Amino acid sequence: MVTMKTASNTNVEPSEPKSLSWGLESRLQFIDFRLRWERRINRMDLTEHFAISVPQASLDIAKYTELAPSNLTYDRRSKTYTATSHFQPLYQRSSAQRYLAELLATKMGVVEPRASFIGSAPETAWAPSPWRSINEETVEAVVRAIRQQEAIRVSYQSMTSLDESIRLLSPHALGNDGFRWHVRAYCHKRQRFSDFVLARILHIEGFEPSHVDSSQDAHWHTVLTLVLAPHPDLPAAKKRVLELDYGMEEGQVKLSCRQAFLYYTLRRLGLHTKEAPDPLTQQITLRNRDEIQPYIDALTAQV
Amino acid sequence: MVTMKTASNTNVEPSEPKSLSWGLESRLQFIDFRLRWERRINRMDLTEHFAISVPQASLDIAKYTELAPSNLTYDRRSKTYTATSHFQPLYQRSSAQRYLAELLATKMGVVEPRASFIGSAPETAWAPSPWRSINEETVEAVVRAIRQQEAIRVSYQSMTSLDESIRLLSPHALGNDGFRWHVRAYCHKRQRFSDFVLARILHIEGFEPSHVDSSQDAHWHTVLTLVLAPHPDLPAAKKRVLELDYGMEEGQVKLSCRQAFLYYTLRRLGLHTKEAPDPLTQQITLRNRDEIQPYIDALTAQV
DNA sequence: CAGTCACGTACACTTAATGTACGGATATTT
DNA sequence: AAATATCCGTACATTAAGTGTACGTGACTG
Repeated sequence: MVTMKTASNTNVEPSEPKSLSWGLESRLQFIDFRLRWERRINRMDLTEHFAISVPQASLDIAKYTELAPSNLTYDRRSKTYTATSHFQPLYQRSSAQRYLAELLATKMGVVEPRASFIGSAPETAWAPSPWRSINEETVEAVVRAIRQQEAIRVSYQSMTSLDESIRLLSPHALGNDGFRWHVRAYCHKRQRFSDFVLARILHIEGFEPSHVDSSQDAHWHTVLTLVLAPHPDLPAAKKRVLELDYGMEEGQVKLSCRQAFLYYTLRRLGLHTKEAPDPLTQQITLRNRDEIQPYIDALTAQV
Repeated sequence: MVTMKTASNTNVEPSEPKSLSWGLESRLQFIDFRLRWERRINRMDLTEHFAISVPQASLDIAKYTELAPSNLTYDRRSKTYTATSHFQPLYQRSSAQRYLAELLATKMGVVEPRASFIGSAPETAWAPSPWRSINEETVEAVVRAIRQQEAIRVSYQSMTSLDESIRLLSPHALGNDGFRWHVRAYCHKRQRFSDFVLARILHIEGFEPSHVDSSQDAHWHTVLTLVLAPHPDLPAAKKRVLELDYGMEEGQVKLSCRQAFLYYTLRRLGLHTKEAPDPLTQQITLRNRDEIQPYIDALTAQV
């Protein structure tokens, strides 16, 4: 949580309600963001990012200084404004979580650099995963079908045969399992709801009217609570580490998960197979597996 | 732009290069985005999101219509502009990849709704993972240390003892393993480079000058190529499915990965343990494991 | 059939931003 | 030591962008 401007603003009530234009607000957020994460800002940063004039950039910085006078000082040596050591961000946009998310998204190429407030960023690594580039037409069709409650006729790569099969789907939701995008839909061929991986939709044949009631999708609407804990045989220090890593409290953490996404969630956590007895390779365990197992079985039974 | 109907608007060449203001450009992108993904836009969408006046919203829509006349029509029944069936997006911002990324980020609460262009979105599921809320102060200190090439003295939760230990770190990069954020740093205590999980940094004690050369971090700068393939014992249809899911070509896909992140990458793919012989639980295999194994061993040897 | 709502457009007006010009402080080059 | 460059601030006239109000239209709603 960013410590929004709280104290420090002693008596701003009467002058506060004056709302700033959307453009100015954006630029102030930009100044705030750059000051926090790059510790510096100058007029050129503003003129380059927003294509405003130099005098306007001066005014924007002056405006920001008015709002948060103790957040920045002008450093004549480096010819930039520098964040002070007691800098306090003004906007949610400058939160650490948001910064890290934006950092990862730009580094991974999901967001084009100029759409981000990040100027120069530290080197960043991530665990890469194979990723089929998304088919624009497929996503567009699926989103449209969900919104307008239509059915789509698709050619789908089946698991059982090399030939593609034509299916009629009534989609009602999207999902991401950490690797791939899915669509949750009623399959008129098999007459039940299930998940379909977007990348396996080879072609959109067309749209048809649909009268499927998505509230009947039981696996979608059933929400389970997973209880995770460090492996009980680990030494105390390692348990403490895991508690810190995963935000556990009193030795455990709870996760909410739709039954439809139960398998993907467990797989992501390495809990989808019978748990290894070795606490070193299996550091986290599913504490309420007895309770959850029937729901896993219910999923695999129908496939 | 006021629509001054000055006859002879036939020759567009000379008036084309006129660049639009950042605000107008943003609003046009917004119109494009909403039209593509929600198939509709009206003036109220614009006035609510950008706090502009109703006449200005009219002008913006008129401007968009001028740029892409065949993308939208006004539907008097629903009192909104509707995307035509042959709508073609004008901006990168409206790409499917970007839409899905934004959808997930807003649903997961990483991005506040009003910072996104998404108005109403389909229901969306994801594989939840436990997630320690990020400590603002820690991220700020680490980013600062990387940028200014300083060392930080931290109290760190050790793996071997319940007591926290004080360490001096010279960080040079960040990393995300899919669950947690790390910092890559030289540890002056152990006198080598390694990864430190941000959540295990309990407190920042202070900053010190540092003279560590990050180019000496061999595991960071060594980039490996992983070759993934479907399990050879799977039936052909299943192989085809995996090829589609993960964007494989000619039965395999290559991934680039820093040695420092090798273990995390393999864990994410479920390849960190000895591979199970059963092709159903182990659908993907690391084809060049012989080549990669020495690098894995080198990592574990030093711990 | 009146009421509502979203559309468009016109016109006077306000505000936001530009372009140009000038002066001051610091560092770098000559 | 002087000249050059750069980044800052500010001033002022001007242009562009956006507002507020008003009025008219077509289509649905009750």
